[in-house]
Amino acid sequence: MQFATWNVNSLKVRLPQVLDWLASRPELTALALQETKLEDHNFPQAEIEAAGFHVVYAGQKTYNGVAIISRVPIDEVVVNIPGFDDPQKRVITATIAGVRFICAYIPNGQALDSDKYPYKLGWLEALTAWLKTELLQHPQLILAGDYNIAPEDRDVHDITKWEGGVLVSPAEREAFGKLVALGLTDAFRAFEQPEKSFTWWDYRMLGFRRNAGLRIDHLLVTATLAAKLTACEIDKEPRKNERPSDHTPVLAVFGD
DNA sequence: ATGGCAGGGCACCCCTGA
Repeated sequence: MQFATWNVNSLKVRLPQVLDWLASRPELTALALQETKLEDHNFPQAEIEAAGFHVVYAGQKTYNGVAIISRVPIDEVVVNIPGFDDPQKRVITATIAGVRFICAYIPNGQALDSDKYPYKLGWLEALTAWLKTELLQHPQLILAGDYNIAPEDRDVHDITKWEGGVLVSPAEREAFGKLVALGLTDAFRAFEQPEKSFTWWDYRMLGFRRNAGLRIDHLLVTATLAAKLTACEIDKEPRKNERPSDHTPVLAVFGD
C-alpha cells in the first residue's frame, strides 16, 4: 500500500506528467493532488479514467482545487471541512483500501500582516477540530497535502531568509504541532533522511539547482498506519521535468 | 537590493503563489 501527495500547480498543464509519474509508480495506491486550478466541468476525468484510474475532485476557477486519483475504488467522499464555511476548494477526503485519505491544500497565508494569515490559522483550527471526530471513526487515516508549513528549521534551506515570514512562523508551527498532538506521525521523519530534504523550490533564482527549498508537503499518519510504515520518500525526479510543478511528490509506503 | 518565475484571467497588466 502506497499513498502520495503532489501539488501540481495547474493540472491542465501537468496532467501528462501526473500520468507519467503514476505509470512509473505501479505500486502506488492513491495520489492526492493540490492546486488543480480547474472548475469541475473542465476536470480531465475521462482521460484519467481512460488510463485505468478512479478519480474524485473539487475545484474552482484559477485558484486552489484538489483531487484524489486511485487504482482501487473510492468511497465515502467528503468535500471541504464539514461545518466550516469556506468557498475555497481546499480539501477532499475519501476512503481508499480501508484508509481515510484526506487531501488538503492548506492556505499559504501570504504575509504575517495579511488578512490571509488569520484565515490560515482559523482554517487550521477548523481542520484540527474536524480531524478529531474523523479519528474516532478511522484508525487508519492519512492527512496528505501541501501544508504551507515548514515544521522545523531543518525543513528550510536558509532559515535566516525565511524567519519572520509565513510558512515558518511560531503560530503556524504550533498549529502543525496540534495536528501531530492528535496522535499523528510525520511519515517522512519516521525514517533517517538526507539533510536538506525539500519538497518545494522557487522557480526563480535557480532554486532547484541550488537546492534552495522548503519541506512543506507532508503525510501525517495515525499510529495504526505508522506501525506499518516501511518507507517515506521525496521523489525529486518530476521536479526535473520540462515545465515542472514547483512542488515534487512525497510518497509513503506501508507493509502488512 | 524585494527583484527574479510560472499559471490563470483577462486584456496587454494584475493577482497569487511560497
